[in-house]
Amino acid sequence: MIPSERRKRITIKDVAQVAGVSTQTVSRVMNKFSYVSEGTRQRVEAVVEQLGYRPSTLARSLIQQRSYTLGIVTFGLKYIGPSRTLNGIADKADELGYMLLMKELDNFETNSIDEVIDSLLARQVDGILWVVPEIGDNHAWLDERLTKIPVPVLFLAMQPRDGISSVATDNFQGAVMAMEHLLDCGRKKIGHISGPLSWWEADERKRGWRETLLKIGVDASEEHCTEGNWSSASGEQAFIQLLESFPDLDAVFVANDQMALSVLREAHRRNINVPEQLAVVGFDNIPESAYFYPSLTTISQDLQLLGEQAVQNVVDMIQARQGKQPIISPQSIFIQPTLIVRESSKRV
Amino acid sequence: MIPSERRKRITIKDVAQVAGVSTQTVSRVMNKFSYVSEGTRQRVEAVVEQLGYRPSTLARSLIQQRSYTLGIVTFGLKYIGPSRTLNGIADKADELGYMLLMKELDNFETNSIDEVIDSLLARQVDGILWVVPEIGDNHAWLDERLTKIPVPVLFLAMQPRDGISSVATDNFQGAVMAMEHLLDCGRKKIGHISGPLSWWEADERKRGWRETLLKIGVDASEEHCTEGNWSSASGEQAFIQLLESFPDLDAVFVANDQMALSVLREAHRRNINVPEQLAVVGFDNIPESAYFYPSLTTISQDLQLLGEQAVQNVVDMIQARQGKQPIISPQSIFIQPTLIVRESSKRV
DNA sequence: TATACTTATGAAAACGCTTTCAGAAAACGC
DNA sequence: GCGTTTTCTGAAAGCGTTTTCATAAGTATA
Repeated sequence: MIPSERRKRITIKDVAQVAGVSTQTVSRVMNKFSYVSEGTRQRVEAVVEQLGYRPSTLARSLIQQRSYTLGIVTFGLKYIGPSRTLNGIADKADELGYMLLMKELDNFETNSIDEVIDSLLARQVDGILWVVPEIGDNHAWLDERLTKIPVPVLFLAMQPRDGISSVATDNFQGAVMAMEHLLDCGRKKIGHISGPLSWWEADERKRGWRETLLKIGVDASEEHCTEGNWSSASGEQAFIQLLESFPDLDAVFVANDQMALSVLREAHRRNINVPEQLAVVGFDNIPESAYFYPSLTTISQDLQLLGEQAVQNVVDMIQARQGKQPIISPQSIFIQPTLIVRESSKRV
Repeated sequence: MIPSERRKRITIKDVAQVAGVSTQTVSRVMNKFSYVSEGTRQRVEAVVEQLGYRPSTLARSLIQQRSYTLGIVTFGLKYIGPSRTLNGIADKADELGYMLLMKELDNFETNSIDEVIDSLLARQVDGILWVVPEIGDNHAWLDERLTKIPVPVLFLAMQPRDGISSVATDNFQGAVMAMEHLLDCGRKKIGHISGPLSWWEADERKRGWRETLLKIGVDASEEHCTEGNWSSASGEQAFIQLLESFPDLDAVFVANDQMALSVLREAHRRNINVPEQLAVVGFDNIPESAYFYPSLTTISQDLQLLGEQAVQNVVDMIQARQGKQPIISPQSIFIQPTLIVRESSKRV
């Protein structure tokens, strides 16, 4: 098969000419809601069909100054979070008639961020979704740059800030749920394996662990917590270290399922019985976690919903700015996770 | 913070006026490689900086008839495959200066496919990447529709077809590698748990299982294979069923790691020792598989590379069509997977 | 000195659409 | 019958660029 030759694009003029009307009339037919006589409409529609005419969204975007496109900035698509969130974003965007213009960040330097935003703006995106985990001060740029962006921007998985719109899972509350469940199971000596603490989400989960313990009068010693980097490999190391610094622990709350998997495995190797001797709770509810051995109790965060909510919000903001709705003031939304109880934390 | 008001876009005219030159001169400065005197260049650049001027890619795309944007059509972002491939696509696209316009398919009806393609074309994408697994005859549309698409289209994870460009993992070869490894381990009674056989990839993996057995003179009975749907849950069912129809098997090749996980777990439950009594090999090499208990031997497919290769190829095709290179004839590329040996298949 | 490039700049057209603006025809009120 | 509104259609301008085309000066060639 020879690649089809570059045919000239069929334009509104072609349709107008064949149908014997002006281009404006064709435009009216395509966009409905305007005075066109029934006869003309049918004639034009027939020609459109016959010629296979499809209006150029590009040209329309140029004149209307809006593109029905959302800019999506991601980081770490290889992590479970961004990738599952994207699924929700894609679904909702489709439902609302928006396309997605994607750009993956490869570092957090300010000029790289400027470049990404500029390239999105150059294509007239109507709004931007920032799907980048908050790590260290990688969101610091927004203090001075954000006001200069002429379209709505919404941040995902970011610590709530006054006057800035964001949507995030309530990691703190999730951790509290995990901890209260362990306490309910009669555990008292609860260790924690955290994610990298430069991540806001990891820090929140750890805070949930600490504050729940403090609430019942137990001191959350730093000895009782080790830090991983989300990977199973790091989870193994963190657990081994934890066993040394906190030998008589009877439960461990692990900041994600992948690291929890290593805990289960290492415990098995050392003949530590789960859940009898050691209860384990993870975070994320990855599909496999129900089939770990033993199956893993975990906190489920609805990333699909997170993505959908984010799109809905940013689209609301866009419409508001078009002046069709009253203006919306920025707000931070928390999505509540849920506890999934499985074998790894059965009550003793 | 009050949302910044909709400032008027700074255009090339503004720059031209302030710098006291014509718009074409500004255009020349922005695009380099044209006669502009040093003095003028510097003056214009200063104004560009001062005004914060950024050219509208939209307008440029309109006149140049190309957008430096790739259309990405996906299906099942929630599956590991498409999502990891996307990572490679994003990286390479960035490297080559392309943006990604994404659209997720929610069904395979022809008019839904037409709509997706039209919406991509309406935005002047320079090429299309079809990141949709081949299931049943969901690629049947391309026979009559493909020639009508005026830009290069490249298919991922599709059965090679004459005259159509595609990039895929060599699933058959991967399966053969898994099987030969099991034979090397001294196993003879090897069962198979397949993915849904309407998927081309699942079918290929099964074919690798069957043909390897035939090659050594063993009949690959249908009794020795059960079918799952990629999920861990289905893997459990499939394994239980397999144990009934093929009770004395000594090895099982499972079509993906998630189902293999269930096999490990169920075997453990039944006190079937892995790998002593039963060797298990998976497919995909998901990050967790190294931390299953026992760790899982598996076939690693480099989806990152797959995505990168796909982008490179489609960009080559685009450039060729721009007439800058000799025309490229369509080709199907197979990416070779690799065997990762771990505990679940140790030699007895 | 005349002829040809090379360098530097601007005027105007074009990309494919939507948006006023304006005019004509038909329908309506009195 | 005349003014007013409603319905229908087209001319022309404009969105923000790039692309010919044209012109003018400077520089090298003969």
